[in-house]
Amino acid sequence: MRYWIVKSEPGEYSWDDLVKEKVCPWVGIRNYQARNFLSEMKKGDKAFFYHSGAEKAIVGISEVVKTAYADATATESGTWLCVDLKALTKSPNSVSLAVLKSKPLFNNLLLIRNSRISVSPVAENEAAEILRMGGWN
DNA sequence: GCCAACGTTGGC
DNA sequence: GCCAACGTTGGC
Repeated sequence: MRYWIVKSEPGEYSWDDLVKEKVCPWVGIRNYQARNFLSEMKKGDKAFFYHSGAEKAIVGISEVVKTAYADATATESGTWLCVDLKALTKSPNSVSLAVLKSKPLFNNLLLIRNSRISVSPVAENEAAEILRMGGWN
């Protein structure tokens, strides 16, 4: 089981929206690197939910409930992928980007190295620390 | 509002 | 195939 971070502008689609819908096709990824990560996701993988923009924090955790399939919102069929995400729990304490940046452990986190990537992997030890700081333990 | 980083496009 | 120009994203 792997961990990921998915990013969304809360004005576009927020954690609360995912909670409301329970399960959501994570569509609209139009970046090849991100698409490759989508294709690597397995059922049961966990995805931290990050709000970009004003908040800049991890606000919840979701689970991959369906592996990558064709993104129906793409105009060119078959080119882009999406997965289905299910809301699990809101983070008891949101984990801000500033805090992540302040810890050397996260120096290699793709979210930090490339702030524009909308889907990115998280290493085991990084995930453990995020879970701890988020108050999930 | 600005700008850095990145991706894409198009001329050559 | 290279690279300049441009557009977009997202942090500050």
